[in-house]
Amino acid sequence: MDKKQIAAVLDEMGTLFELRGENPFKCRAFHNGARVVETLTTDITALVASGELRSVKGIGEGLAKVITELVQDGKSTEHDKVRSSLPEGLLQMLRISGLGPKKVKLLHDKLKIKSITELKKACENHTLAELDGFGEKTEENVLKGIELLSRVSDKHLYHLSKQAADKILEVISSLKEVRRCEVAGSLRRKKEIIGDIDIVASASKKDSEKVFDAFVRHPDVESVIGRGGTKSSVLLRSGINCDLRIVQDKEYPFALNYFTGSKEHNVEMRSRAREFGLSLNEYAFSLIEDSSVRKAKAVPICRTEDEIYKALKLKFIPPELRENMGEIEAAEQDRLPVLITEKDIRGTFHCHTTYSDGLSTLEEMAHAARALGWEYLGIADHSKAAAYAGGLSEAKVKQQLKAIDSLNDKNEKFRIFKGTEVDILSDGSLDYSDRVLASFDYVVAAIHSKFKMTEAEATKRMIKALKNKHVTFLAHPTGRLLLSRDGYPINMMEVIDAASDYGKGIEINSHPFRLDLDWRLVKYAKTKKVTIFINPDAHHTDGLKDVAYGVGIAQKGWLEVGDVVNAWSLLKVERFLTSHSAQ
DNA sequence: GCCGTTTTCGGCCCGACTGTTTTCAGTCG
Repeated sequence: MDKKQIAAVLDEMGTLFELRGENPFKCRAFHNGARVVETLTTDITALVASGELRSVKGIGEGLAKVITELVQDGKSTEHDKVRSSLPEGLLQMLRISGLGPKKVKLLHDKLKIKSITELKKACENHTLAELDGFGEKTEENVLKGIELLSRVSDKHLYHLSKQAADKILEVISSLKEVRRCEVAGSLRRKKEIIGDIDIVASASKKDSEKVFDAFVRHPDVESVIGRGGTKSSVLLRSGINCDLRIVQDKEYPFALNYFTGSKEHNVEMRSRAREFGLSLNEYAFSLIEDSSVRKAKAVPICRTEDEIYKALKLKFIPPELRENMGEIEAAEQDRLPVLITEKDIRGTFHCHTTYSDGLSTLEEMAHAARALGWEYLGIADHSKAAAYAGGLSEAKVKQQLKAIDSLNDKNEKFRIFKGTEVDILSDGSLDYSDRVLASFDYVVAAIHSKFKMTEAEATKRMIKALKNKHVTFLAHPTGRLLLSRDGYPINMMEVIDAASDYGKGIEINSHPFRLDLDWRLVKYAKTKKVTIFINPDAHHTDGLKDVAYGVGIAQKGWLEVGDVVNAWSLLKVERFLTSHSAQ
């Protein structure tokens, strides 16, 4: 079992314990453990083998036992036990908005309801309203929730959520009643998958109603889910939930910070505040009256988020880093990274043209790259094995390289690099001979076939390809398509270690469906000093701007200008490619 | 179940909203 699967089991155990009504802190410990495991930057199998599992914060005796079993046997006796004690359908019922563990437990205990189908029937027969704490309105809401569940997904791709949020934000920010407003939540943290859109705005109490009116009347709003004095929720036509919260302007930085999260980052911030004798909530700092803690002298007034961090003796933590993955310690010790930004990008690699399956010509791609202010562009069309994508024969390669030479001769200030996205064949060898590979400025190795290997086979295949002296970097390393296809099973830690050993780079594929290498692993790759390339995998001139999404992932992976090849000057890139390509 | 410069027991973040209540529990973020 890999980390992700183990985390899923621990999380499910936490939920199952909730459904059984066990100690809420025990439940939380399992949920927390799941998150700890998922964001671990060391190999969990190695941790188990060396017996160091217990030294991980959040993993104690009980969790260590479960994790060890999962790693060694692929299952846990305690998990099996708790799962078989409850009907499967209860977990499904929890996905209905407004239903939590307590209510689901009550429905099961009192009405013997075991599935969404049975629940729907009970609502229609009005047996739900007979229960203590349930009423007519609850029945209605549960039915609505069931209907919504079949229609709306609670997971959305970053780029679509961003586009939807920007349209709402445009209207809200233009209102004269609104002092400040911003997108918060996972969208602000640039997570690859977004649950819903959170917007925070500041306005005076008497004006908030006007702002909420404008919000719920936005043309993109399909229905209004709820409306209170400080928060309104709507469902957008795109199927995404969107919340707007309005606070007073002095509360704004606190609200923005709080609703940006992550939840785990907030928990850390609050306990840090306590160490200073302060209580932190979404409105302000306040003094803790309890005499057992150190008293703060005064309540810090913060006009910006920056000042909140300052009050807690921390450097400002960029939203992208707020995942409780060591950012608070780093901020305390002033060793936060100076994150790369979109402005640092001077070019990119891994783009396609009409030579293979691209829709824009070589000239159009180069022109578009120059228009973005870039200094260079790397073209890497498919190799011959990728027949479905018009992979280039050796003869066609020669033709393309010649065309690039002639374009380069015409423009001294802009350089087109000659690359190839060469297929990694099933045995780990490459689709072109060493002689052909040597004719490129750089070589991108990628898997496009035989996805159904075992993890060990796939890892071996990829590492063998990395060993090839001509390979410069690895493309979309796991092959995942977000929300539609899992990556091929591969031990990415081992692959990253190999890349580090052989001096190879790894790509952050910036296509919004891929965002692969995953940011959690980007951080690991950085510790192993692996060079990163941020590539749009553009098949059209419009695709070049997708680099922005890759920059977001690089930021989440703590990357700085020095870590990313395409943030370097043309001269430095030329030198790098020369020294990293075998002749 | 986890943790500990308050350390092996006792606490574990905090507030809004909803629907059910008539003072609050459950859910959500």
